[in-house]
Amino acid sequence: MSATAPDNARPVGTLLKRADFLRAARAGRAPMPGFLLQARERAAGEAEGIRVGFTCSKKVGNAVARNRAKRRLRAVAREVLPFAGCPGWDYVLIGRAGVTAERPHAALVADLEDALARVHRKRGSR
RNA sequence: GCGGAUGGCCGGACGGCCGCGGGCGGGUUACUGCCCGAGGAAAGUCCGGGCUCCACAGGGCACGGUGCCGGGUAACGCCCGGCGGGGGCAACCCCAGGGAAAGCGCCACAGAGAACAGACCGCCCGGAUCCGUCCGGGCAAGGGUGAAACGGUGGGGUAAAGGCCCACCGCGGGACGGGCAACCGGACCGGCACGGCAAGCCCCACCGGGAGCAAUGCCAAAUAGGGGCCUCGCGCCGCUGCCCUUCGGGGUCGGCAGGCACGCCCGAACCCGAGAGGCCCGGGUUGGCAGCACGACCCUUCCGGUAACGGCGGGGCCAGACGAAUGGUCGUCGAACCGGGGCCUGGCACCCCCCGGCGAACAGAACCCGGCUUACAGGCCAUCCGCAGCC
Repeated sequence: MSATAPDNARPVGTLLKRADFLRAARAGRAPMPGFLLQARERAAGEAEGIRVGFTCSKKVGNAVARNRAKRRLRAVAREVLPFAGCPGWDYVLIGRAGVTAERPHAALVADLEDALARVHRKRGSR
């Protein structure tokens, strides 16, 4: 990916702390067919770059179903966020039961691009 | 060929592009090379162990578990072999399988009667009679109830019957023989006495400290390395409860049973000791490393053993994450399934072949092992048993 568009790509970090997930949940959200996106613009001095986390609760299914949903969300984020994500933002992708594992990959990619646009626009208009 | 029984194995394949975790390297950085990377159940957390910390003076009762015999094992509630009972034509499978003459309790409904048996319908004898039956006595064979009715079948005998007597079977005892044992066989004796449930309590034998890798240890960081007040305190602690004796020091009084070196051993009461809990104030960390991947490990020649398994030798290194890697995506091929056709035939089914559709079960390591249990689309192999398609 970096080989095809080295100018636009930005590194993406990973969310690890529970507190970061909770803060993102309180900020903006964008429901989509395949998943739910939560996003937050961090305060100054918190961390650098784009960060992303994934959540699949037991509502999604057993361990196999949860892992599969997370892996597909990770794959989608890796294709989209380096270009469409904003530095200084935290994103959290939340899996949905059934849909996240079955929806075609291309549709998920489109969903994420739409969701990011909505979240960013909402922030800009505020 | 079809239907079964047992044991074992597999449980999508290949490729392109893009990635993730760990290890070993190269490079000043950017980056980059090689190797390894989920399961038979990783699951349920139901047993058993290793490991770590805590507790521990001994004993008894309670409590929990196991329950034919012998062996295997670190151990087990597991496995192997055998015994007994039950099922199946068979291969083979199943069993919570110690004790019911230690004691208590229960045995619904039905039925006359359900555990110190009993008499509803009946059978027999005698008497009475208004000829319908009634009274007294004997019997438990036949009928009926029930999960179960106090031995069964046949014969003798009898007023009618009954182990009343006899034969066989069952049951109880049992010399003796076989087996390490569970147990098996059984001369002979007994004339029938002994119902079921122990998965209701119980009895017997054996086993059992508690908590868990968020254990535990080390390092780092921090204005802190804590401070203040109160309560209880003789038994405290521990493991779920209880009981008995029991700690160290001091020690008055007492005791002479015993011993001697004649004040020591012994020792009730009493005193002291270690501590526990609660509240308030103030502050720090929510990091890193070890544990944590060489082990009751895996494969295997040979040897011992019926087997589980054990032994000698050879070879191998096989996930180590912590918001948690082991993949995402796109092709090609594809098991099974569904539909259609062909082949065979009098017809149908199976098998086989062709075309189209669909497109892979249960499920994701979290300290590690040995088991059990549960889930699983389907496929393959070996050995064994039964039957030889149907109309």
